[in-house]
Amino acid sequence: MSTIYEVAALAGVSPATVSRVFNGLSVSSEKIRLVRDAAEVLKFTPNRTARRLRNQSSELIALLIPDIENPFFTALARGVEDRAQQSGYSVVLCNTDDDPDKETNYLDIAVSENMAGIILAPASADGDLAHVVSRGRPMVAVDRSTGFDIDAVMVDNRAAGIAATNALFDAGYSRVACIAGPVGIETTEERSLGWRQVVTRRGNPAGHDDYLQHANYRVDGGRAAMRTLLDLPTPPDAVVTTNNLMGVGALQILSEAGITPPEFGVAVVGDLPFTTLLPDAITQVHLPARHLGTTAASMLMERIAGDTQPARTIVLRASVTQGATPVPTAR
Amino acid sequence: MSTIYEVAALAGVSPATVSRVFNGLSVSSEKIRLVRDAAEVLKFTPNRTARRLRNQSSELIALLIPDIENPFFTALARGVEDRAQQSGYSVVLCNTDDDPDKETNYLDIAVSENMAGIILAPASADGDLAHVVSRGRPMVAVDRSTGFDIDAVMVDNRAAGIAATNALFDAGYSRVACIAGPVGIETTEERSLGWRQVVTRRGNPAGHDDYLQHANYRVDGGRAAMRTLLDLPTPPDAVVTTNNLMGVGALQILSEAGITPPEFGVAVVGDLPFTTLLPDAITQVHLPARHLGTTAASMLMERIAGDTQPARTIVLRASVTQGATPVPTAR
DNA sequence: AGACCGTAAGAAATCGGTTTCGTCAATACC
DNA sequence: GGTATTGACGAAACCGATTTCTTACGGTCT
Repeated sequence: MSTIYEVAALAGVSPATVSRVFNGLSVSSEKIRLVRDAAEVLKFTPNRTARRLRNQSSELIALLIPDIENPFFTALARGVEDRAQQSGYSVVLCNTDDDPDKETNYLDIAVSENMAGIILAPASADGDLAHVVSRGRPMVAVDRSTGFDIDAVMVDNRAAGIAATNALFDAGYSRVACIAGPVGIETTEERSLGWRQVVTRRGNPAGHDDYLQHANYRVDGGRAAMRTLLDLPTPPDAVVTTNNLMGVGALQILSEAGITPPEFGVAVVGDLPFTTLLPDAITQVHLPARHLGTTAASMLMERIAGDTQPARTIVLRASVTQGATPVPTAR
Repeated sequence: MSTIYEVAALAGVSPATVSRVFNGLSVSSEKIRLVRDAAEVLKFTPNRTARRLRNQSSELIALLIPDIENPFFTALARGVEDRAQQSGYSVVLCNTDDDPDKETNYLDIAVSENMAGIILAPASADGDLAHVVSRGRPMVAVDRSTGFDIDAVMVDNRAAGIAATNALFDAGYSRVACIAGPVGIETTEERSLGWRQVVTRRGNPAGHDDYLQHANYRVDGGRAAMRTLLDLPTPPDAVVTTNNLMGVGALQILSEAGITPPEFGVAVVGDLPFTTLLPDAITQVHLPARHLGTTAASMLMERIAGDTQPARTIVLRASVTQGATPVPTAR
């Protein structure tokens, strides 16, 4: 682990000059050569920790996501990484598990590690961001909003819920249920509001409050909710799930019950990852996960570069792939 | 961003004493109280960068994986994270895209960031690890081996390939093909060797070298290979895929061709993520991805703690879920 | 009482870069 | 030719914690 002092000694110059060479400041070509040669010999790599202590900032950005095993968030992470890499930044990925304590812990780390900026998919709406914001660290919220006045990139979740529900009615289904996530989570809540809006207008039969099921937003949650729906006295003939994993769970239950999608309508808000069978029969509202990531990263890069305009919120739209779903003649 | 000096001034003690309080060294209870109060008032958090520069090490470990969008690796990452968290370490996730240059870049960063250790799923067998190893940084290879004498955690890939192939023959299939990954990748290569071993013993018809297809190991690779297999003059009646994503691709093509699994045997080395339909008809050789992660992390923690025994290699076994797959009577 | 010991705590060195400040020499301008 | 200006570059301060070295003090042992 050679240091700048050793390089300086070998090259016969001062440490300051070595530093200048590596930062492209004005140095005579003569000494540049000497320093480069010495650095080559010693396999010198500048110590980022020391540099960071002095500069009070690093080329690292933190990305906090609730669930690293959800393909939506990995696609988002991919987007962030691609964009960050372009600007010479590396991404540190942290898994918060939707646990506010873990989130706070990672935020503290990001700040005390002097990271250049933070992209956060907030675990809850009332996380403790005051700490970070007051430190003036650039931060961008993604996917979910915060109670703070910071940059944000969102999806129009209401519209996504509306689109999914409309697609099912358009295909001819008439009793459209909804599997929504837990009550506290903004994204799935907005999407289920979209569902409700369409359903009251386009005519689910009245009195079916039980068509809205709340579940945890993982595969097992989708399974449980779908089971409940099928067991209702008057089961629905179609369902909207407000995220990808619950969609997987719902489809699993349908399959196990011997029901195949055109027979029962399924619309998923989010992309069904790695589907193996019959994807065409399903309506998907594609969320621009990767684009969400690149956009958030771009905003963050601007802030890091010193942009001080007031906080912006960018809203991206989802796009629909209508299931090629003729409703069965005998309903 | 208050510093230890400000805390010291407010508490009326020296910076050294503040440091001692925060590190649990002997200080009178009187001053401990003074310091804690002052720290409380100033919302003091020790600057990790400074601490790290001094200590030459941090509580951060780097995890380098080839593909963050592959559920196998995210499960592995989850395992690493869980174990690391227990010991108070945080995990930095880096995506190498199987690109040796990116890998080298991230390794350099890990070293010059003074990270405590590295867990690496190597992009290629001949990556440039000399750099890191010579620096004496603790490092553990996972999933794939390196040419270097370092700790490693692997799966018995040969046995996994054998198990998958045997399962298909046991179920009554007689022409078992194999979709393998690219030639350079150790894991899928070993698995396809397992396939070959069984096939030559249990009797694929001779002369079917074209039953072994190489493809990129992503979904589209599996799709392409499966198409090729179906178009053969004498197509196979079953297939082994040597990883999860190619399995997804193969199943997609079968589905699009109107062929459903019990009719055509499918065994996948790896877990099919988020399957929606008919999972029971498929043989899966479950790879202990998460366990791989926790094991690697445990080994790394031991090394970080100062363990200097010779390098070990731990080999984990895969477990089979035999597809409930009666071979169709009319073959 | 005097030598000895252990503990608490401050002063200062240290980690490895970056940056300011000042020096010196070379070029520019009148 | 003499003064102003510019540019290269070394010395030293600095970022914020940790740790060694020292000093001072209270108590113990002979």
